[in-house]
Amino acid sequence: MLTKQPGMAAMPATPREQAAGSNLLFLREAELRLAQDLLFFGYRDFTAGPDRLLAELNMGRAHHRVLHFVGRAPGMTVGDLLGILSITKQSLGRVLQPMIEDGYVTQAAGRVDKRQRLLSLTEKGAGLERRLYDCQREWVMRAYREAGPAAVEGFRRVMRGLMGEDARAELERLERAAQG
Amino acid sequence: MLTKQPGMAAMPATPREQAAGSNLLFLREAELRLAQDLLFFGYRDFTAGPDRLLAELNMGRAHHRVLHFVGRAPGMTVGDLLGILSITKQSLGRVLQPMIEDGYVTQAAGRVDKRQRLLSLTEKGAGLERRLYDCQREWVMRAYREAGPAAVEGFRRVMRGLMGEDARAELERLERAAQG
DNA sequence: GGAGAAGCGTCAACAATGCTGACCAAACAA
DNA sequence: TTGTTTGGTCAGCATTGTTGACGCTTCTCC
Repeated sequence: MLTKQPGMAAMPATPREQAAGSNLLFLREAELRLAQDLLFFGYRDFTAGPDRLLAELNMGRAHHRVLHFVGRAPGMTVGDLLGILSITKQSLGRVLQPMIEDGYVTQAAGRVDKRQRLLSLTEKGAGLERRLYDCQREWVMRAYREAGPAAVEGFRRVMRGLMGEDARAELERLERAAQG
Repeated sequence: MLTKQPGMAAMPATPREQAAGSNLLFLREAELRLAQDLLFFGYRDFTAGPDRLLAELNMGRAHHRVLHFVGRAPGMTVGDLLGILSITKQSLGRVLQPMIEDGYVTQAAGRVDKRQRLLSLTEKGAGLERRLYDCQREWVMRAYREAGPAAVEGFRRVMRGLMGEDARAELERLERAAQG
């Protein structure tokens, strides 16, 4: 249970402390270590609710991603989805095809480009997505309430900063598609 | 590329908009959808740097977690680590044993309880951990600088809120062990 | 001192989700 | 017409999680 062990007390603080040299750098290091911890624990618990729900339906996190993003921008192409998820079409296919067969997602041939398959959620798919969303809504709202509006704004700014260029572009397109 | 597809424009906005009823709820929904997106893209890109580095050494994210947490609280027991990671000992064993054999991590029998194996990083392990840390340091510092100090504080508050009770306790112990 | 519990390791099997490489078909574009 | 793009599929493999079942050493309690 992370009780202090005998071996620890004898050490000259942490190895980091020596390497840091200045107190400023040391503080900065502690800050960043904390960020690593927060992202690990936070992301894990953020996804825990949906994961439990999905497990009952023999689905995984990958299915949730498809439901989320297709629900967010209905009519998107397979290529769009691949771009957003940054995975191969083989990986996507293994998740997407069963979801189409089980009636969670529908495909429609594109009207301007018949090669494209435009993806949307069926009622069944939208229903499941909403249940998963509700899970996370509760959880995130709790965190938002506890932290307050100013913190939420800061959270968003930092998370945006943690995204790469590609993801920022992807997100902008998504937000436009969601209700441009 | 998420260009507006013909099918989309004909739809009565999004299904969400109808379900929402009030404008307030609708705005709240958009906020939470954004949170989902930010966490997905942000976490993915936050881990992308280390992932690339690890791949060259035939390691994965699980190895990074071990390096990170053992480095954070040297002398922790196997049980501690299992508690932090929330995985089974079999899953951990498959990652940890090779890391011990390859000289990244050392085990020492506990002095008060000889059943325990106290884990620490070797110099080799600490070196690799530092390289991985540097990757993320750059990335997080960039995000912190862009967002500003107030945003960083907000980010931390929200991330803490996204953690469950267990994770909060785990984090407290970690912070104490890191330099109590 | 002996019984049971706790901490750790390990074997085997399985599932989810990534990856590469190789092909194929339909539709578009030059 | 020819070449490219979009999407689908098969086969194989790696990582990382899961259960279930044992075994060994050590601690704790009666």
